[in-house]
This record gives sequence, C-alpha cells and structure tokens, in this order.
Amino acid sequence: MESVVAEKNWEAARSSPPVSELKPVEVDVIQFFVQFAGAAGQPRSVAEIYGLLFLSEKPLAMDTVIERLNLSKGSASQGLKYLQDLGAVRTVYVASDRRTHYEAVAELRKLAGRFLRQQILSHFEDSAIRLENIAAQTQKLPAEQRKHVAERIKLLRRWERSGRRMLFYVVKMLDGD
Amino acid sequence: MESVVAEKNWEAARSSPPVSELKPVEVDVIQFFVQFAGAAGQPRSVAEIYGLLFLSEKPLAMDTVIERLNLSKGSASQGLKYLQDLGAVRTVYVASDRRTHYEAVAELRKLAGRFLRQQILSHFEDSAIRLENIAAQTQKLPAEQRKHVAERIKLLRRWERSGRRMLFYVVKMLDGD
DNA sequence: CATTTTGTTCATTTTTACTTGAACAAATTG
DNA sequence: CAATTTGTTCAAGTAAAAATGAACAAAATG
Repeated sequence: MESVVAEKNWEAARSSPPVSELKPVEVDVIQFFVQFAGAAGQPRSVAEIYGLLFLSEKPLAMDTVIERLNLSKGSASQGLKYLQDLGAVRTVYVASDRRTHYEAVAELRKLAGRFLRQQILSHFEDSAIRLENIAAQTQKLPAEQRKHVAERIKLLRRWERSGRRMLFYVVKMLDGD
Repeated sequence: MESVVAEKNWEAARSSPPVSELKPVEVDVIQFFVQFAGAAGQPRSVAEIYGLLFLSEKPLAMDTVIERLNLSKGSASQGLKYLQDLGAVRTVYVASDRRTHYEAVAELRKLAGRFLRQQILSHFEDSAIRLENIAAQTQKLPAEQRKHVAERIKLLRRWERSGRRMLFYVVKMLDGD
C-alpha cells in the first residue's frame, strides 16, 4: 500500500506538465512509419519523429518530441534537421513561445518527390561520367577482350539512361498529381 | 639477391593457375556496381560478385569468384545464393567440370523487375491491413481527437494506394520494354 | 570405402550505422 | 550582465549488418 502512495506522490511531484505517454494510435502510426523507413533505408529515430509530427494536431517543439519519444537531444536535433533538409518537416512560428516548432509536410508529392531526388537521383549524378571514363579504358585492352567488354559497357550505359528516364518519369507523376 | 630468387621460386611453386589480379576495367565496373548497391541498400560483397560476373565473358565457378575478389567462402556462397534467389544470376552447366558455374542475368527487365518486387513490393504486403487496424482504433478516441486522427489515417491510406499503383506501373514499364 | 572436391551453415569477429550525452554556442530573460 | 533557455556539434558508446573461417554435409573420384 505504502509503495503505491509513494509512487503517487512521486508522480504528483514531477516537473510541471507530466510527460504524456504515447497513445495506442500514435504508437501504431509511428510503427507504420518506422517499418516503411526501414524499407527506404532511413534511421528509426527519423521515422519516429516524422510519425509523431504527422499525427500531431499542432506543431511541436523539440522538447516535446524528445520527451514523448524518449529520444536523446542529439538524435532529435539531427533528425529534425535531416527532415527539414529533406523537406519532410517545416518550422512554424508559435506566438509567445521562444522555441522553434515543427510540423510534418503531409503532401505526398513534395515528400516523395524530394526523397527520390535527394536519395536516388543524386546517385545518378556522376554515373554517366564514370561510365564514359570506363568506356575510354576499353581502348587499352587486347583485341579479343575489347569487343566483349565494350559490349557490356554499352549495355550499362543503356541501363543508366533507362533508370534515369524512369526516375524522372516517376517524379513527374508525383508532381502532376 | 637470394631473397628475390626465393620469392620467384615461391611464386613459381604456387598452386597451378596463378590468381589473376583484377584488371583496371574490372575494378572500375565492380566499383560502379558497388556504389549503386549502396544506394539500393545491398551489401558490398553481393555487388562485387555481380559486377565480376557481369563483365566476365564466360561463367565462373565459386572458387574463381573467391580468388579474384578475395572473398571468404561464406560470403561467396551466401552472396551467390542471394543473387540467384533474386534472379540476378543463373547457374550454367559446364562440361567436364563438376563445379557449378554462374553467369550474370543482364536483362534490365528481369533484374529491376524482380528487385522491385522482392525488395519493395513486399513492404506493401501487409500495410493495407495494418492501416485498417489503425483506422479501427480511431473509434475509441475522444470526439475532438477522433476527427483529426481519422483524417490523417485516411491520408495515409491514400498514400498507400498511390505508392502501390506507382510501383505496379513501374514494374509493368520494365516488363513491357 | 577412404579421400578429395565442392559447397553450405552458423557462431564469432569485424565493420558500419545509429544513438547518446556532455560540452559548447547563441539567444533571451530578469 | 549573470542566469536560464534553446539548440548544435561531436567524441564515445551501442546496436545492427556484413564478413570470416571452421565445422560440417554431400557428392564424386579412384
């Protein structure tokens, strides 16, 4: 019995607004984002932050994110910065509160479009040039090998163009609707 | 002087066919695949194996792969199995050689199609059901929250459908050409 | 059927990616 | 301008992913 009372006192004596546990819905939605982030090669903490903001009715300050998700200051700061750079989160001014508040960008176009551009398209950046360089090396090869290798590299260059075209196409589809 | 001779003897005495170092072109092409694999969340060793086979004129046995890439037996075995399951590599029978030989599947359709199906599409598998479950939970929420949360989950479901549709579309594009 | 070759499996090690927390800087408040 | 709040950075710790190599199994050879 005593222990219960003690616990209650401790609860009551805690620093001002008691940290609200995540509600079941929140847990599930965040979990949903986390699982997707896994597929997209994004760290768990980033997905958690986005999920929390996505479901939140109003913008949240970093403190709140830290408390509700039990994250470290570092992860929260870096994660929010990352999301902001990605364009998945934007800052919001809240009157009479010094702290920066964040809200989720919830438009698939922007979200997916920027993600594809930054995470995937960037990998195509120098690949064309690199393939040129490789193709150049072909010259120095003995005749028998040259033919086959050149063939393969030609194929690679076709793939590169196909991939690029397809990506642009997908991005365009997203933008258009 | 003696030491040099000794080295030469040692060289000469090595097990039958000397392990050929990777040629510059091979290094570059493999490096190309490795960098791409990074973007696609695939392990380096797998990319190396595929790269080597891609450029090889004839199918290679596991031994050769191990020697030329300096891989462990384990990595080679697992990597080849993985690539085979993915459909990126196929086995080839070579007369008068007991060992299994492997060659790269070099058709973008098959390659990318299977990759998208196995690595991405699978993540969409249960997501629809999970979103249903989440939506159901909405009922238990106090009225004020319910509206907003329900809205968000509806949005999520739209995203899920969009993503799915787009993926199917891309896969179809690949198959069709 | 003993021996060698070929290949798989998996516990362990190594490497990489992620997270933490403390030190610091900058802005704000009284 | 001292004290507090807010936020960033980064060295160090932790967890997750990948690679290794030894033990094992299966098939082939002589």
